[in-house]
Parts: sequence; C-alpha cells; structure tokens
Amino acid sequence: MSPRPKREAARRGGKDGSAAPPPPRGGRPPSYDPAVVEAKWRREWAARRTNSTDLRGAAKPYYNLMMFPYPSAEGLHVGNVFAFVGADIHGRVQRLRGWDVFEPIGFDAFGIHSENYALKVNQHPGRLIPANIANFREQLRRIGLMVDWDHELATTDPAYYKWTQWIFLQLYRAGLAERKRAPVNWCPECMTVLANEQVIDGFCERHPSVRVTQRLLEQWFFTITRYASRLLENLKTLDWSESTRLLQTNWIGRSEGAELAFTTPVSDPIRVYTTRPDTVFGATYLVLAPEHPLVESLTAGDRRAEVQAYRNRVAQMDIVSRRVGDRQKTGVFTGAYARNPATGESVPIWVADYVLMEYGSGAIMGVPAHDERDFEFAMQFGLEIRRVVRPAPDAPQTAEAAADRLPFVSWDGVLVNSGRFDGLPCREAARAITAWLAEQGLGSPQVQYRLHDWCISRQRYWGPPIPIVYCDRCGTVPVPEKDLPVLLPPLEDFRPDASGVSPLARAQSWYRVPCPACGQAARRETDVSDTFLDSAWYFLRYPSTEFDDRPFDPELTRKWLPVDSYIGGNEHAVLHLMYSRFVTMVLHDLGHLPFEEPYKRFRAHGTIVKDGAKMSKSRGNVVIPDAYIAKWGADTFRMYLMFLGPYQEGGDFRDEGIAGIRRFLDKLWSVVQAVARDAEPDRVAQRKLHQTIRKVTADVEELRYNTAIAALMEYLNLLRDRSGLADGRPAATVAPALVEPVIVLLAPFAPHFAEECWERLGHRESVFQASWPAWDEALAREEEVEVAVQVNGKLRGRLTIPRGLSQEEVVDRALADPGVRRFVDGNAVKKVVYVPDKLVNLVL
RNA sequence: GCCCGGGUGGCGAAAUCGGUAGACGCAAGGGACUUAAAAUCCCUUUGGAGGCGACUCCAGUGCAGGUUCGAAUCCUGCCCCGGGCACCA
Repeated sequence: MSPRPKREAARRGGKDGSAAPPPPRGGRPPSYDPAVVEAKWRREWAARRTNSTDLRGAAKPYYNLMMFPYPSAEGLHVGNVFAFVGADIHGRVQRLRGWDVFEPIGFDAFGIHSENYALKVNQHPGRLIPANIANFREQLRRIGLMVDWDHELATTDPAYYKWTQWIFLQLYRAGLAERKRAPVNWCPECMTVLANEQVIDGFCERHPSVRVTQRLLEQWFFTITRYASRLLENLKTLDWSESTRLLQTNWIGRSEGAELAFTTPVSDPIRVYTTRPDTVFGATYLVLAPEHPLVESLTAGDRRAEVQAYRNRVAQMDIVSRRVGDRQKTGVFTGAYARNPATGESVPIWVADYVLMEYGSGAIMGVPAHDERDFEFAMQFGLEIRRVVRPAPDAPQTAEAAADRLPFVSWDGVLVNSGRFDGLPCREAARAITAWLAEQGLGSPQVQYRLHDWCISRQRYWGPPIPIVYCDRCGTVPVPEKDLPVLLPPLEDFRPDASGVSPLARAQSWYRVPCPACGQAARRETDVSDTFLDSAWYFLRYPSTEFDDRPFDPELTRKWLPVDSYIGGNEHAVLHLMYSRFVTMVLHDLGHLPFEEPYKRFRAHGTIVKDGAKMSKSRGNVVIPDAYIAKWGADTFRMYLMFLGPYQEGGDFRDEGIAGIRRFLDKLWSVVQAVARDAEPDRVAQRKLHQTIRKVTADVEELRYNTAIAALMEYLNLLRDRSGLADGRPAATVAPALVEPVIVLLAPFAPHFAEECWERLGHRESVFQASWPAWDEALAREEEVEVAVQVNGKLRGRLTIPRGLSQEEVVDRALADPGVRRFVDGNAVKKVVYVPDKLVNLVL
C-alpha cells in the first residue's frame, strides 16, 4: 500500500503530518491510506464531539436505534457489523437531511451466554464482562459508527438493572406477574435448566448422550396473553418489515372457533375448544391432556392404575420430545363417558399426550373423520369413525375432494349425518351449530391465541435478581422501590447444581432478609430474571442515562420517543420485539408513557453467508472483521458489506470482492486530487450527477444500499471518462461542483474517507454539517432517448430520438429503419403499441 | 404438514408500475505501461450459429402450461434451496 506523499498534503493544507510517506513514483496521484485517514477522523470526531447529540436543544429529533449486542468474548461478529453499519448509514443520511439524530449503543451483558462462557473458561462473569465490553467498544469505534458514547449503557450495571427490577414491580402491582408451577427441561449432566432451543431431539445439546428430563418448578410469568389481541391489532398500524409482521402474527396465532360442553354424570362438564364446531356430530370420543384436572375424578376405579402409570410416564418425558409431531399416538381409556351435546350419544373419554394442557381448555373432541390426528388416534385404538362432511359438489376440485377419502379436512364441504344441519356448507354450519348449542348453554363462540405467558424466571446466577421476598406471615412481598436495586451478590461459586434452584439459593447471607412488610425473618426470591426483560426497555433508558432517580425522564421521553427507526435481525422478530412491545403497552397503561408502541418503523436486515455457506466455527469460514479492517480499512469494509447484496436480504461475503470497493475509493481519491476551481463543468457529467443524486436518494430511503453504491460507481466511471482522468492525462482537472455532492452522498457509507476528501476540498467543517444534495429534474433530464423498436413483440432495432416525439413520427422513423423493414416485409401494420420515450411495438 | 422468502451469466447481483434481461462489482482472457514483477489503465466476456468486417440471426431468467401486442415480473400446477412454526384441536 503506497502512502500519500507529504508534498501533496502540504499543498492542500492538510494538518496531518504524522505519517512520513515516501515520495511518489512516476508522477501518479498519491494514493489513499485508510489507516492514517481513519485514525485521524476518529480523533477529530472525539475531540470535536461530532457525534454527541444535544438531547434537550434538538429541533428535529430523530431516534435511530440498532439492536445492542451481547458482548461475547470472541468480539464483534461480521453479522453485528453488517447490522450496525446499515443502521448507521440510515442515521447519517437522516443527519445530512437535517435531522438531529440520536444514535446510542449499549451492551446486553446479562444472560446464559455470558454465564456459560464464564463457566467454560472458569472465570467470573463479573470480571469477564467488563473486559469484553471494553473490547467491543474499541471495535465499534473502529467501524466508524456515529454513536453518541455519552449515553452508553450496560444491562449489568446496577444503575440500569435497578430499573429493570422497577419494571418487574410495575407489572407485579398491575397484576400482570403471576407465580405458577410450570415444567422445565432439565439436563442431569449440566445440572441445569435448559431452554427449549437447547434440547435436540430429547437430548442435551452439550451432552448428546444425556436424555433431558422434565421438572416442575414454581416460576414467575408475565401474563402477556392478556395483551394478545392488542399486540395483534396494533401490528396493522406499524411501519414494519412485512416479514417481521408476519412472524409476529403467526406467533400470536389467533384462531376462531367455539368452546363446547360435554356433560358427564361423574364430574363437571368437559369443555373442549374446536375450530370446527360444524363437525360436532362426528365427535365419537373425547381426549383430555394428561395434566387435565378432571382426569382424577373421572377415571373409573378399575382404570386408575393404568391411567396413573400413563400420566407418570408422560410427566417424565422432556417437553420437546413430547411435542414431536410424527410420533406414534399413545393414550389410555379412563373408563368414563360424556354426552355429545349434538347427538346426545355417550362417547368414551380418553387421556392422551397429543392433547396439550396449555392450549384451549386442555381437552378436545375427537372427530376422526375430519382431523388428521384424531384419525390416526382412532385407527390406533379402534374408535368409531363417523363421516359428517362430504365434498361440496360445486367446490373447486382439489386433490383431496377428488380422492374422497377420510380424513376429509377441507372447509369446502357440506354436512351429512348431522340432523337438521344436513346439506349446509361447513362455514354456515359452524355458525348455526354454535348458535344452537349456545341456546342450550352448551357452547359459545371463542377466540384462541397460541401465544403463551412469558416465563421470566431463570434458575441461574448472571441476571438481575427478581425483587420479591417470601415471608411466612405476609406471603409474597414486593421489595419496596426505595430498596432497589436488589444487588446481585458477587458469588465466587456461581455454578448451578443438581438441586435445580438458582446458585443464589446457596447464598444464605444474601437471601436471608427481614420482611419489608412485617420485619420478621424472610427469604428473598433466588431466581433471576430473563435477559429479554433487560432488553425489553433499553431504548427507553438511552436518552435518560444521566438520571439515577428515574428510569426515563418524562420530558426527554416525550421528545425522543417512540423510536423513529429500528433496524435489526429477524432472529429477534418474535421474542425481543414482542416483549418490548408488551412492556411498552403496560407502561403506557400504567401512565408512565404517552405512547403504546415503541418502534414506529422497523426494518429487518438479512444475513451474511460466507462463500455460499452459513458461517460456523466448525466450517472454518467465520469472517473476523478486525483482519479485514486492518487490511482494507473500515470504510472499504463497511461499503463492501453494503454492496454484496440487498440489505434486507443479506448476501454472500467473498474475499475477492472487497478489492473492487477499494479500487473505487482509490479512483475517487485521485479524482479529488484533480479538482481545480477553474475547471470547466462538463454538461454530460452534470446530467449524470443529477441522475445519480436522484437515484441514491431514492435507494437509501428504501435501504437499497447495494444499488446506491452501484450508482455512485457508475457516475465515477463516467466522470473519469469525461474528464480524461481515465486514460491518465496528467493535466486533467475536474470542476468542484462535479465532485463535492458525491462526497456528501458517499459520506454515510465511508465516513472517514468522506471527511478527509471534504477537508481537502477546502471545507473547515465536518462533511456531516453539509446538507444532502438536491437534484434538479431539468438538469437530470436526457434530451435524447433511445427507443426500442419491436415487431410482433420481438426487438428488431433501436432508435435514438429527441425526447417527446409523437407516435406517428416514431413509427415513421421505425419503418424507415432497414433492420426493422426487413421484418415488416411489406405487411400492413395492424396495431401500434407506443410507450412514449421507451418502446414502440408494431403488430403485423 | 402449514406460513413466509428465494431460484437470473463462471461468481455476488441489477432490472423500483407488465415494456430494450444481465446495470454495478468480482473472476477470467487479451492488450498498454515496465528491464521485470506488482499496481494502474484499456478492450472482450450469457450460450449457439453465420460473416473478413461494421454486424446479423436463433435460444435464454428452476420446470410445464396459460393470460398479453409484449412476461424475470401476472395466473395455474410442479421441482429445488433458505427461514419460521410445528400433535395449537
């Protein structure tokens, strides 16, 4: 890499004399040295406080948020860089357009990832995490983000998690935090609870030979299900990536149906939820989930042993393998019967684990003729299969209808064997039957959601303690707000053990406290809360990091929130985004926030693969950003990441490709050196410049960074051709007006490079004080256009014509073209299709 | 199984409203400069056929059909890849 000659820097008034480059060779323009330029501008930005936002004084606030990283020991991943750079470009564009942009960052430093890593390297997370954060901070600085470091935060900071605990208390007081018994995955080898994602086909992900078991533990839940319909409805009003909206919609999983009552002589009626009340005449049995509370009282004396054995077996199975869908059906008959509310017949009651207690009422009616699973179950146990729907005669002839085989599950059918409802189409019948049963008090329409309550308890060490105290006299007592934060004690031994309770349960001196209500000896909650609670509100904290007496300042919050732009990965589409929406809604309902949706606009970025394959350590194809930045410079790396594919889809990182971006910057650099005040502005280049401004403006708006960069390259190629720089004419010069706007357009992508060029072009202020260039439609307009000539839809020639020529004139000229005439060949033109200034099609 | 997204040159990709397919970049080949190399610059580059040549023709956007003056783009059916959900009644 050839350094820039001193002479050149001195002539241009550059202040940077620190490097001592060798003299230039062969009179070629001095080349660009990113190491020098980038170090210089990092210093300048810090010294001039270029990226610090005046939160109180801002006239046009714009909150540009990116998903804060988990500070791993490995350091910044290329996926992080891709995400942050894309968001940073958006922020910088908005700034150039005159907004006061606030671009904060922080660290999501609590959680099982950090803790497991700490266990692996046998170090305390309390010492590990600050080192990781320091490393991340340095890496983030090096990629040139416009981050306002005055507002950095870390979720592990007591000044932060004090307010995470405060939020728990708000939910608790609002009755939205409940303690209940729930099953968890337990790995006997790790001696810890596993998330569902850590269980692979029933085995522990870290111990492939160890079967995961199920344990029942008392846990804290936030009842997010009460917000299901609101979370769903609001989605329609948000400016979010469609893909993200869909993921959330499916996750909430709304379905419409009915709850029907099957009465029994020995217990309360059994309520079942069904989306197909039209098939109730075909319900030939009932199934209860093994955990269903009525199983006990229903089971006949001689069936007890068998039913109990079955329930025990299921209880021991891990949650994940129980839910594998293609497993053979199992079940056991209770010996009891219930009355089908439609037919009045007695149907047998079974217990089977294909019915889940968490959904609906934990009981279903078995309609084997019209449900895949029920069909399979009935075949397995020889239960009656009664057809009550036939394919509708006028319905579309689908494969299913044509085969006319059971189970027939389509809605496109008419009822049979259903008494007075025979002949009704399914949809109509569903309504009519629900209404009929409702009259008798045996049913009602019902909406169900698949969304589950949010379990926030973690039997782990590395998280914020849940601020609750248990007292024998007063029961569950919240820690008073004045006593927050409940500090996480610095336990040396934070290893989980076989007991299944948090390591904090071994810290007697910590958990033994007087009850806040009565003063008697009591015991702290020893579980910590889920990391997703930390990240559910961090965007509220950024503007208010200076305050230790409030989580978020009302005035600043009103001014800066909700977030104007949030860019992040779809891997957080459901959990993080759903939880932060929920927490925001609750805080709004409690009067703490003036808005109920946290993110006005959300865009999901894509993922980067390497050489066509997913990056992984075992494949050895992980891109380490530092190495590329050291070799090519941060600006080149940033731009390459944005160039390799559409931002919202991701792309394929290939080592060979990055050189092209560097060549582009090198060429632009030499063009900047050739700028001369007195140079003639070239009309053709000027037109292309205005077209480029127009295109880049439109592209960055939609995050189409790859095509924006392509447009800049195209312009540079033309400018070099027009000015004679391409063929190395030593005396070639370029007018400033043809270069300066390009530096501004480029600045969001390559901020250090643009600053340096801007300064060399004679500007004192940062390029980010400039404003986004405007284009002039008149100057951008082409006077001559090329029109395609088709004969019968096939391209037969091209015409260059003045813009706006009439159809007749274009047809005349087309027919005069010998290449076109050959194909017309004396035939009459029957029809002409003319798209002005674009295309003419002669139909013979 | 269900719900999304995608399939375009040797490669990453463009084509924004149904209107000239392959912009931009990489790689490759050829050339210029150089004692030489690197770097740089220029030219060629979808496949096939024809012509000394400027060029011309045919085919072509996963596959098979359809709608249209005209389809990468819209419709129907199918194949493949990626992601999400997954016994949710």
